Amino acid sequence: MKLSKKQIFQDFASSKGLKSTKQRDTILDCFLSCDQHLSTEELYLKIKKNSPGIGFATVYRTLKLFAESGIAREIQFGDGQTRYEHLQAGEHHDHLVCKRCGAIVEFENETIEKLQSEVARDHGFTIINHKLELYGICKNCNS
Amino acid sequence: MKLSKKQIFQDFASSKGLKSTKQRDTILDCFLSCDQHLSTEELYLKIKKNSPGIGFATVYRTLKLFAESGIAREIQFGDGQTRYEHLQAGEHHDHLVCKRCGAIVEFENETIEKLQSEVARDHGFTIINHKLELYGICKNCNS
DNA sequence: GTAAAACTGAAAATGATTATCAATTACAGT
DNA sequence: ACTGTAATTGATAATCATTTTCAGTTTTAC
Repeated sequence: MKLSKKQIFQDFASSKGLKSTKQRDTILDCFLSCDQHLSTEELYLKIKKNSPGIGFATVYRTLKLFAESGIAREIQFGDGQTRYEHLQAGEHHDHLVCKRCGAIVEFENETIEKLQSEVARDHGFTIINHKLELYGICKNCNS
Repeated sequence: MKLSKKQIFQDFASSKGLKSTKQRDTILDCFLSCDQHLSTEELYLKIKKNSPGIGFATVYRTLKLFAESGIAREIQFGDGQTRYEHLQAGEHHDHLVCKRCGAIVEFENETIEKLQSEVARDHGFTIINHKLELYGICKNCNS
């Protein structure tokens, strides 16, 4: 059976000797209930609405922990802000990014992944992870 | 016949009404004679050695112009610095990045590019460009 | 309950990049 | 060659996202 992200993070936290705090719970809940691809600032503003006491440094720190624990991944789309997306262990997906409206669409393509492995092998690389982003204009903006 | 990058930039400059200056020539020469994937700061330091008068703001500005003219492309490998690589019109390549030693290997794979176009088409996207980076451990670091 | 260690928020610090501005320079038209 | 205008420059200040610092607070193991 699959562990919930909450569970995974709690396991990670206790294995690292991290303490459980109200703030981290709040941030985790908000992160999990929010859309994908939120920037730190966007998440911070959302959290502020319900829990005005939480400082932005805490949000920054906590998101880094999420990434470390494996339930989230840092992504950058070149707009100068770091975004975090939910990450299910073993899952992977790539992105289509609309340059006009900023829409982000996720996709998976096994064949591409396979070809990537081949390329890496040909060059003697052991792949740890990869990043594939296609930038263009989305359906809505095109019509 | 293929235009040189110098030529391309000069055409771009005159079409935009940009003036030709000593500093830009210096920066262009240094950029063209340097390795790929230099960060703005690295290039700035190299230029400083021979032409101490040039300010870093000018290097930043000029590299942006190179990117605009099409002879260079901005890339980011997640270390917080923007890098610039040489770009031959019509050419494209992707990267293998060693997480241990930072080595960067370029590769091209037409099949992957084709599959990317398919993915984009399936989602109604018109692709403008893309970014593909494979992160891992290189041959040297592995052995 | 207590002490040690982790955590927090606010503010200051950082690092990369961009904007400002007065002085300089390039260049089209004379 | 001269001149006016507009682009360019270097230095500095400003900005933006992110990190660090630090004093006070909270958790948690004992």
